Amino acid sequence: MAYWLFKSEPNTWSWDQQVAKGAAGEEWDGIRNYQARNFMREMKVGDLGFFYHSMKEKAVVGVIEVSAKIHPDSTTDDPRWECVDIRAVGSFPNPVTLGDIKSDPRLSEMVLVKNSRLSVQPVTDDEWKIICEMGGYSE
DNA sequence: GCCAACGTTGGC
DNA sequence: GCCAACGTTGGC
Repeated sequence: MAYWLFKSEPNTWSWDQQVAKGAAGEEWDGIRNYQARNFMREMKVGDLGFFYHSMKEKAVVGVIEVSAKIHPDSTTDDPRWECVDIRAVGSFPNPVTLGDIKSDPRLSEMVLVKNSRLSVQPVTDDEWKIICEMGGYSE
């Protein structure tokens, strides 16, 4: 089981919208970055990921599950761009902010800290556990 | 194939 | 709103 982090600007696609989609899930489309796409190619159905709000909020707000493996991005005809589907699994009782993450030395190696611009990124088992704890979230 | 210019992202 | 960092594009 691998863990991931999906970043979204709430103005474009928010956690509330994701939750409203329910078990049906939604395409994580619009990714136009090779690194991010390559990570999505590695994802398997059932993998879990954090849902992170960038810009104003800057916090991990919930957990999603990969509900469909990589497939063509329906928002473009360009065959280079593919995406997975994800569905909301649960909300964080206490969203974990970027400040929280930065102030914990155990999380200083997170991709979120090192390369804040990457919109889809891997999360290690340890990072996953720590952030779930901080958010008061139990699987 | 290199690198300057440009556009976009996202933290502050 | 500003600006740094990064990725991509395109001219040479």
